[in-house]
Amino acid sequence: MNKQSIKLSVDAVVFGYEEGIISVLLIKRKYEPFKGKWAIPGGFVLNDETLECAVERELQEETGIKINYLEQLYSFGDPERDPRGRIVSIAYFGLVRPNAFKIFASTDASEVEWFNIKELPELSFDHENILDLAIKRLQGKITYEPIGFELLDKKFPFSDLEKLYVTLLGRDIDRRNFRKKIISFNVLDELNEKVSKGSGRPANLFQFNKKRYFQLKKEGIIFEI
Amino acid sequence: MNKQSIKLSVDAVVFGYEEGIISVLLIKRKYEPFKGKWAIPGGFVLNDETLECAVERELQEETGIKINYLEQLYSFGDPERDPRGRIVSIAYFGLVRPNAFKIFASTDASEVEWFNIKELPELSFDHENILDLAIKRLQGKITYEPIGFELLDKKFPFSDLEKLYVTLLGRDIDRRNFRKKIISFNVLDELNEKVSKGSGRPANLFQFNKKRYFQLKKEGIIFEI
DNA sequence: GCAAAAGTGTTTACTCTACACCCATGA
DNA sequence: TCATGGGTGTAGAGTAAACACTTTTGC
Repeated sequence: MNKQSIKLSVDAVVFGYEEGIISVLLIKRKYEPFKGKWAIPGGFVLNDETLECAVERELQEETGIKINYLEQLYSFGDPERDPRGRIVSIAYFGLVRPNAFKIFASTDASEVEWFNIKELPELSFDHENILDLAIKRLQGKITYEPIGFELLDKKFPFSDLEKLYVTLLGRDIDRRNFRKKIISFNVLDELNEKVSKGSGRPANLFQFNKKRYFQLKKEGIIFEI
Repeated sequence: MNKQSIKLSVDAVVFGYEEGIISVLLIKRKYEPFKGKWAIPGGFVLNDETLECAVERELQEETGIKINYLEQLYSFGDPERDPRGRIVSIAYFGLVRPNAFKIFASTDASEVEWFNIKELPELSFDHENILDLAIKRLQGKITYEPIGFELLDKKFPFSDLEKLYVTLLGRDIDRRNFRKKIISFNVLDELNEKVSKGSGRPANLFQFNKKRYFQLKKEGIIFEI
């Protein structure tokens, strides 16, 4: 019917957060094109795997990371986006918890590194566009879906959550109002555990109750910062 | 490097609105698989065209329609979604104005028809999922972006806009509050033209000022119903 | 006992909601 | 003059924003 010679790849923008810094996972390309340049991890989709499997496989192969949250971001199909020919890429958007920060390089990557999203290197292909879009999505989405918790440890002090939002939204937050609002959504369980950060009063730990969130969402309750 | 045999297609969910009814454009398939069944218009992407061009070309070929608003919806890549083999489809979401309702069938389509989204026929492939997602997107998006105007005539009475929102949101709206809110966004120009709908007081016509909207959006003003 | 971070309520401004009558036209 | 849809304001409720002191711990 037609002689299509388009290839399909997936790319994954993976974000991590720690100590007031949002980082993105990049690899240094081992082969041409853009050999030695930084890029978003990704690769070709195999004939029999789902797109999500392809993303997870490529991330595993290139960086060894285990992803905590994954969603489709956007598909990039400009005919000129890849010098090797027509390669359409379906980009994904992933989040990992701080303890998943251990990474290693292999297959197509000579190095893997976390980059502060405010100090990014030059990127290969159209990956700068992809990353820009992913950052916008992250910033937008944390205001109307509780995905911020996927960037924190399972048990976290309230101040960590607050600092994450301050970092992502780029503006100050009133501690009392923020706490009131989050608590009012009724999706956090307060634990009987405390954690001390060196100095100051130890903080109570909280845990995001995903089951309760989905229950409330079904009932029409809306999460909005 | 790899022997990928994935094909890439685009599909377009096109919505139209008239008289309190949201319709979607479907084609009846002329060939196997699913010959004689209804489907969302779409087809394979050519090697050298952008994805948007592919969508517009397929819509032109199959239905003759001119689209007014187009955005990417989601990419569907389940290996089993098409009995012909591995076909990944990038779905788009389009809106047309009422006067674009004239359609004709050709190429892959034996018939083209507008279906009320509340009275849909059985669909081919995974098109029911695609359509469901598109409907959710439409319903969600009109509450935070002014895309509803793309479904109305360029000049429209306020009551048309209100009826559109009532239809899409599936709940009643207070006429005074709705008008106040929309007016307060300052993206409508009130024209010195009136239109009469047979009986009753003639309504003033309004026009969406897209340029002003983008200006205000840049300044951080948020459209939200 | 002091430095550092955690925790907590109240008042005020603003936004959203509910609600009913008059207006302009065609038949 | 009546039927039909268009156009308009205000009061009360609810939500969001501003704001400062006390508590608990480590050193």
